[in-house]
Amino acid sequence: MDKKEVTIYDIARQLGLSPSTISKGLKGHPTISQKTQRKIAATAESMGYRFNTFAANLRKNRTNTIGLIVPRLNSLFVSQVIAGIEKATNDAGYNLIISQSLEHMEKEVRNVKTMLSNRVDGLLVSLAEDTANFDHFNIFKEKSIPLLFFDRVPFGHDFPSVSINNEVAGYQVARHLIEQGAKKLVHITGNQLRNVYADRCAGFQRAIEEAGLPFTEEQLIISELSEAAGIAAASTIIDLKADGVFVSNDVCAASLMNEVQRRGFKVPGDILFAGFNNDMISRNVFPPLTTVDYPGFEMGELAAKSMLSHLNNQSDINLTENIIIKSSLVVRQSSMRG
Amino acid sequence: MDKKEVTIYDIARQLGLSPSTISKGLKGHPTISQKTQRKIAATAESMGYRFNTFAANLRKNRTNTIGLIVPRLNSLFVSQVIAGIEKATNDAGYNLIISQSLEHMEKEVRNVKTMLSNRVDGLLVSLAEDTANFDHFNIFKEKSIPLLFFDRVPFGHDFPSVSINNEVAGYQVARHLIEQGAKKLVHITGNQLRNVYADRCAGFQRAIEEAGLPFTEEQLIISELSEAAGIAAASTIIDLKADGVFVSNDVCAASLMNEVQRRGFKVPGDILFAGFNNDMISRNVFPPLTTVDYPGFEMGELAAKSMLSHLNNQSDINLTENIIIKSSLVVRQSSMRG
DNA sequence: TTGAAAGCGTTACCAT
DNA sequence: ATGGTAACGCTTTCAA
Repeated sequence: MDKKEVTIYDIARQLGLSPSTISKGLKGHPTISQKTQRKIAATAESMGYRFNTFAANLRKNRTNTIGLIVPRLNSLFVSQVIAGIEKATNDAGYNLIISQSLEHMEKEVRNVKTMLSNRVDGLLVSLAEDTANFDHFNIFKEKSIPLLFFDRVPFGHDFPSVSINNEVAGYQVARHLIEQGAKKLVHITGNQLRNVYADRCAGFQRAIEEAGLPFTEEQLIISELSEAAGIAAASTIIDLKADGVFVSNDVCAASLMNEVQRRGFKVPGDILFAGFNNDMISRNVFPPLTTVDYPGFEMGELAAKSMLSHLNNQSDINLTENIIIKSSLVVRQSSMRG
Repeated sequence: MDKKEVTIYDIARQLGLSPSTISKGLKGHPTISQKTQRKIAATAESMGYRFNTFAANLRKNRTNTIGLIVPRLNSLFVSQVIAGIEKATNDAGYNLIISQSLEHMEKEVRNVKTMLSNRVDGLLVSLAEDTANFDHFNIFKEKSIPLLFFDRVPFGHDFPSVSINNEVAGYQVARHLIEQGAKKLVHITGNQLRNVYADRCAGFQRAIEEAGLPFTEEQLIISELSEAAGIAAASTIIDLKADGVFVSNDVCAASLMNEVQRRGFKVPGDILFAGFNNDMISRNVFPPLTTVDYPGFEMGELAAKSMLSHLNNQSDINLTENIIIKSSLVVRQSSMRG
């Protein structure tokens, strides 16, 4: 059954033309007459011809493919970023190949290898939670393959990146909670290796200091920021007698807030809450959760466009460009006194 | 800067061996002595050799890659499926390339084309909402490339598939609402082209008939099942004086339930609610939402394993196999009277 | 245990 | 406007 694949040689033979003419004709090359182009297209179709990307890539040494590595696919934020990236890359005629590190450096390293063997023209990365060194990215500089980080970007490296100002965002949240009367603030955050968590945390601490409120280490809880972690954190929050809680993502914030209410505390009456991401759940939990809106789509689009412009201009992406996008505080009932 | 890529020829020259020896050595082929293998690995490493997948694929006419097309990436369900697929494919040494149709047939067709030019060894698909014909999948039969659908599977075609029994699940939900005292049931569903919606809908109707309750068309609302669609449906639900609402996904169910409560109705007091998917939001909305748990991870793993077994045994995947996985009703407060 | 050489399907240059 | 042909980097017989 499995008949052999049709090649441009077969089409050439069929039409009494040469392979190179077929190749050009298929691409709409202007030196091939309209008439032959149509003939070529028609017989290619009827013979069931499929373009062989490998052969072309091998020959051209260029794949028209951009790689994307994200920590996880299952967040609204990530899927918005991907939508933005897809829009930009599709418009430019690039393919996208996506993989997830599942928050582990080990998998991230494997993903990078796969991307390299697939000879992506460029790579977009948002780091795994526990990625502790960046050796697996060195090759990109050596081979001058454009590499750009977004959202979860490495500290202390001069790779180009697109992100929000997490320090400022964290500061704004904490400051808002303080303005609403919170005295004993707690921040639930993730792995401090990642800028998104460390920076928000720094902003949080700056707001507390600035307000002259006391601060001790116990007010910082490092967690997985999962639904389960939120529930698990409830006891600690209650024991600490916290009256303002800033959680570094909405999923964890929502489950924690629910658990605290289940145990008889009032929100926002007894404890103020704020999350991060403006995930769908922040609008649908009760009370609606104050959060930070995070322009995922724009971030993806910008990251991809930046990559594409480097790819097209051959300009050196390592003349580092760090793009910062605006985020905004969304105040809802969970953090409003009076 | 951009020095030329290192090839096995370069390694061969460096070591005074032949390219074929390098090729075999790199793969751990048993006819190459351990000593040479180590030497080869070491110099490959030190010369910065990168394996060229294209050349290999071109030669082998096989890619060790499985394609995956999903409607959207941003649902918990989909990401669980992907995790299951990744586990199975990784274990078997296959690569995965993922794309989303964004619920549109047009994009799905393009995605299929891309997968074909990337010469995937097999393709896993969950259909877009509006895919109305399946011509773009015919080529898989012609070329005997394994194609397997999961979750959103085509009606009236003999492609192999993995899914749950949506009719039974829909029946169970409706039946439960009826047992809890609902008399005027409404079902909010999606495009009836898709089995997941049409079958649940059929089950819903069967339960109503069986209970001898009246049924008219207005009790069926076709919507996008989005957060916004949920809010938009509130007025209709209220006007119809529905006392039991079954929504075909949790996102839409949650936003609708919230909107109805915002307008002063009690849940479950005045109206019973049930969703579908056991999404995170179903547990975190108030009141907790009755739903159907849907084994995404298992579905993905099974789909991938089935695909892999076809790829390895060369067995004809079209000797159709339709796998049905169990789903289960999760009863929560939103549908419990008394 | 290693090597020689053909071939995978395309592209791009140069020639006609 | 079309054709000839080498080259891309790897795998795989078959031979040594």
